[in-house]
Amino acid sequence: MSSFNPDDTLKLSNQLCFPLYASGKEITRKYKPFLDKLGITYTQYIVLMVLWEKDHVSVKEIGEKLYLDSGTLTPLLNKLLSKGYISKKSLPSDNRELIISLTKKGLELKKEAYAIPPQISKEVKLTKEEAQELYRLLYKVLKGFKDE
Amino acid sequence: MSSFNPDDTLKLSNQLCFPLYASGKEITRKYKPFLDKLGITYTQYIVLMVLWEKDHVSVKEIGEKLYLDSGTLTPLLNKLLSKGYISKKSLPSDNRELIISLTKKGLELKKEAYAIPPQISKEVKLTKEEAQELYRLLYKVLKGFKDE
DNA sequence: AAAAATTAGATTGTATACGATTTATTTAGT
DNA sequence: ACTAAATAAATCGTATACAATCTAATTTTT
Repeated sequence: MSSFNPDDTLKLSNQLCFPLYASGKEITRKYKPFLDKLGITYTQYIVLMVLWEKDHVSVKEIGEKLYLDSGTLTPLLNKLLSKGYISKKSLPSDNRELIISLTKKGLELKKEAYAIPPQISKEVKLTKEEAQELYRLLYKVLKGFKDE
Repeated sequence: MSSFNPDDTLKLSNQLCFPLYASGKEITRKYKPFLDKLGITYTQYIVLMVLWEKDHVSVKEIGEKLYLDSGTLTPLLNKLLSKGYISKKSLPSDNRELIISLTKKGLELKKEAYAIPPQISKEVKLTKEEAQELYRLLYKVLKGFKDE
């Protein structure tokens, strides 16, 4: 066993942060060729995923689920609006809230999206057990951050 | 056990990709308050980490280690240059290559950076074993992508 | 009820990311 | 040696991210 060297703390290879940052970036890059065919970006795709799972949600709720703020979501939702995938209307009981809903076109896009996740899974070279464990650990990290 | 529902594939909660994307984003956000004190961003920090570990490397080599291309690195290195942390010179034996070196100021910044990783570790609520396993799985994902 | 505090989105400014293209340089093939 | 192919960075265009600030609407306090 070698003795502790303070330099080691700053090695890229000793930090959990870097593989988190890099794998997050790389996996979204893997989606690009598939999403290009649908004409949407990864962030637009996850916003649609939120809506496919539960329609008519506020910008705030989308932001909480995706860890994104209005500075990111406002322009992004405007793009989805101009592409015809969503509609916006303000909530009558609270005019500050903006409710986002899927259009028919937005709902239909879901059918084309089904094929994507299995193809990405194939590229992630983990066993089912490893993928499940990775999933669990990532959510534990996310939950730990949320609790602060 | 319920039978398979194709809708489930598109649930945010069933995709490994989303927690990868989100935790990558959130952990770099955790660094921000610490890096703000040093006047650098997360991406600038990991570039410096590459250099702290091995000085005098080409833009290409930095890019390979960090999964970044010249479109990202060129402007970022110009910022580190104008802040006085690095210097550039082209490789005499191959003038296409640009060699990046730390200045004295860039090297000294390392001393201030030592304190950061342990503070982030504290915020990641994982046991040592979990952190090691997460680390292993993330590198397996990254390696799987690289091999394609 | 009027003022103060809070909240939801929009806006602004800075900094990535990355694909695609371009430019300069070097290497390979003939 | 000469042309073609390949390579390293730079440049350009589009799309996030996010802190900070702003604006409008709603709640809470007094």
